[in-house]
Amino acid sequence: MPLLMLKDLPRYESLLECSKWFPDLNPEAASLFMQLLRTADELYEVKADFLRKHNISNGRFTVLMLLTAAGSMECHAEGNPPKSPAELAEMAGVTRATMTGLIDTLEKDDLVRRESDPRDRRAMLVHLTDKGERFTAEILPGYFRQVTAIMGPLSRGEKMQLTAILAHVRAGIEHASEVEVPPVSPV
Amino acid sequence: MPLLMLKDLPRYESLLECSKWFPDLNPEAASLFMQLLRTADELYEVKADFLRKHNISNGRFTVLMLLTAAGSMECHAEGNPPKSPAELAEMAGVTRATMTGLIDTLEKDDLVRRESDPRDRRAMLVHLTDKGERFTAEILPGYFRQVTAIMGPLSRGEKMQLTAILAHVRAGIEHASEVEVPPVSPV
DNA sequence: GAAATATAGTTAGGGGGCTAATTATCTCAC
DNA sequence: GTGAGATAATTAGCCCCCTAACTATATTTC
Repeated sequence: MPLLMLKDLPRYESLLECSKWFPDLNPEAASLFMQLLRTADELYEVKADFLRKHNISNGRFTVLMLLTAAGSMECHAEGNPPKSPAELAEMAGVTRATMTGLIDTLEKDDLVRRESDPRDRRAMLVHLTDKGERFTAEILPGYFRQVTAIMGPLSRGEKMQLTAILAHVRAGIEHASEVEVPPVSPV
Repeated sequence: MPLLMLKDLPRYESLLECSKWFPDLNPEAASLFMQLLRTADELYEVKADFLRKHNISNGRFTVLMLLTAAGSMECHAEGNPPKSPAELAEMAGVTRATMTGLIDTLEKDDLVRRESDPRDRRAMLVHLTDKGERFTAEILPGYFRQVTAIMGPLSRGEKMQLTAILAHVRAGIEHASEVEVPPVSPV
């Protein structure tokens, strides 16, 4: 399910034409909005292809990343410390119920292992198995290479501009929620 | 499900640290990749909030847009011509099976109406009902205002830079698929 | 130290997307 | 015109996420 459910982006002239019927439609803003969503969708599609090739879902891949030093982006020499389902859910930004399901299937595939936490009998600790470590170590470099292949070719200036502009967009987002929209129910 | 399943983006120093363990990880590329996905996710969240307020899903909203002159971005004075499920699926970038489900629920809510196509007895034609036209006309302006509120504040220069950079990113995406990734199955 | 409250994990059920298979109809080559 | 193949829409069944409710355990409060 792409973010932008439109096969082809409308041409600018069409947007301009439409803005005559809908004065609130700003052609430039709408065009940029769609370009941004479309680019993110295409970026994600590369990742999705990668995941399909390795027979793993985005959620399960994220859990493996998070259990790997690389995933939590805290690369230590000490290896891959176990994490609780709650921690993983919090880091991944999914509900605990969802994390239960992800760990279930990863455990079924013998990529992770659940152990009960000796310090809290409600809690569990999720470890990477040897197989999980091997699998992750094998696929991560290819993933990083793809990301590098996509974003690396931007020039130094483009990278800086993009970072600045995205930050600007994100800063404006909270402001946008305040634009009052009188609620109307379709039913 | 957001594109980027990470609550907090890693700091640049963490990425740099990790790149020592994973030489294929380019910290700048990875950071930009994540910023782009995160921005799109936040953009989409504004849209999702809007849709929730109006009790409608993204898919159903897209169908209403496509059936409205504004949706197909072909604003005519002649009103809103009916479209076949196949056309709608093609334009929305979903399968026909999915479109069947979307039309089902829209029809249940009396927002659209199915009629058989007199020229092809296999085919159907989907019309907006009066209620559907009223509903769409009521909510679209608010939607356009939100998009304008988010992307409008960018300066002329930022808009041009963003368009150029996104085009550059998208141009590089097909190339990235060629980065060979030897397939490894997790099972 | 007992009761109220909070927290960890799971289960049950739903939504919305997908693919594959099915049925009906159309179109084309012969 | 008839048989082969294409095409329109639907159905059936899967995946992955969600919310809400539940069980078991910890923690806080009096």
